[in-house]
Amino acid sequence: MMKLRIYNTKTLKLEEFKPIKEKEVKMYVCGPTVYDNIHIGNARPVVVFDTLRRLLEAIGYDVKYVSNYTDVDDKIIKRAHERGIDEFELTKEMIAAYNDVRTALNAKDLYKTPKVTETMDDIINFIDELVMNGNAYVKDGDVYFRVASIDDYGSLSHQNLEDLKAGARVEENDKKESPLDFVLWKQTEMGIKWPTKYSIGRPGWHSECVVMIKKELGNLIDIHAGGRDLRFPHHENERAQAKALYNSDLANYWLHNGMLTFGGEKMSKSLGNLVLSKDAIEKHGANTIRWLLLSAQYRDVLSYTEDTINNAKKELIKVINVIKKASLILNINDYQTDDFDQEHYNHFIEAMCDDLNTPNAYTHIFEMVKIINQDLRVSGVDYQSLASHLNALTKSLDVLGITYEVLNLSADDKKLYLDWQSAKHNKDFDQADRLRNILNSKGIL
RNA sequence: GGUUCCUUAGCCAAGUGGUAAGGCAAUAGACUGCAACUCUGUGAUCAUCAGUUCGAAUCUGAUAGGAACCUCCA
Repeated sequence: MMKLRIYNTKTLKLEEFKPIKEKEVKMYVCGPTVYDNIHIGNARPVVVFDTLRRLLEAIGYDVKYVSNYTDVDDKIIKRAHERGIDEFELTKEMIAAYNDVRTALNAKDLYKTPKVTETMDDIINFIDELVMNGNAYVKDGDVYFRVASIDDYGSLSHQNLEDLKAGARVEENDKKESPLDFVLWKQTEMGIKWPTKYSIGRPGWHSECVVMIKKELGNLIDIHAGGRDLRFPHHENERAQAKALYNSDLANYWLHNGMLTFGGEKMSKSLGNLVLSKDAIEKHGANTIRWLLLSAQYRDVLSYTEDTINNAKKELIKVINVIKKASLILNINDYQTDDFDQEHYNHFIEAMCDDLNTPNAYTHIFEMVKIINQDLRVSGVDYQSLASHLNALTKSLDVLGITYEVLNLSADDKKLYLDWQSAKHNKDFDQADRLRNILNSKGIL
């Protein structure tokens, strides 16, 4: 099995990936709060971590990938109220919209997709345990996590308590023992709510993920991933709870994708500088968006501009073209094989295994593209060589989740193609152009 | 103010101590009935300054510029 090296935010180092259980990887990625359509920035973790999953599978792991839907949140209540619809109606609509985007982007199906509303009993029990353990306290119907109850708060996001306190805003009427403490349960009047011994209310945001991870995957998983902006406080707080209750880091590897910028700033709903995923997909094609989102190393900032989109578009066309041309020639000559060029495929996988170095992986894709084009230029085409290079290319694209079309011509189509060739040969250019138009319209050329 | 990270050719982007991958654009050729595609060649000393070293884009320090986060929330 090829060795994978990944950058662990917990240690700030590149590490060799070692799963808890041989051949199996348990991973969890924080999912969306389903109150609105997701923008392209939100689509980055979808694509990046789906690609990681594909890579893990390609090198022989069985992957259990869980991602949640946060369907309880103030924003949901607010939005539902604004639109005059039920909260469930809103979240149902947005979950469907989110999955449409996932599907379009060719993200593979998830192992489990828990919802907060369906995990509430576990969340409440979890909070109870924290209170009983002394890791949380009740104040006027709210429950807070007692950060001081664990000894290494801040170790995931690499901040010390003093600095955090210095940066913390002091709120008026603060009920918290320490400004670092965070809400686990919040009393509320508005919107969907649940009764507990503390109050009628809703859970805080940071508990749900820990509980869902525990429920679906266990106390300790291999990979926990999400956007870089989740590192603190969300992931720090998740880890704090796991540490408190079962002395676990929650995950062995913490991965964070870089932000997507638009106009020089992080694309975000609050700034309003956003492009919805569905709109971008409609305009540029899902394949282009996926290619673009993988064109930079996942930890780096990626800027979404006219130039980067066009660049992605052109690169992709080049790749798609060569697959079409090669599969056409193989079709016409009835050549088929499952052999693939191991060497180039391995180069590709090696780049991917280097902390998902997709830019380098792209280099190997272009190398394969060039070789295939060279294969096609010679007068006596070596079909064996062509086919094995083509198979290595398509196998690599499968890992990236890039879709392509391998031609499978009917007898009529083959005849059409051969007729076009002979028309050209006979210098009957009117006929040749006519046939070429037909072949073009059928998507064969 | 604190933490983490970034700064490489017009643009995107590799590189983690030994004399700068790849793609786009540009340009010169080749292939071609035309068009598209394609192939070949051509470009940077790595934000600035100082240091460590036989040797640095790569290590250290400082400076400049930029990003994310710093607790009710993606």
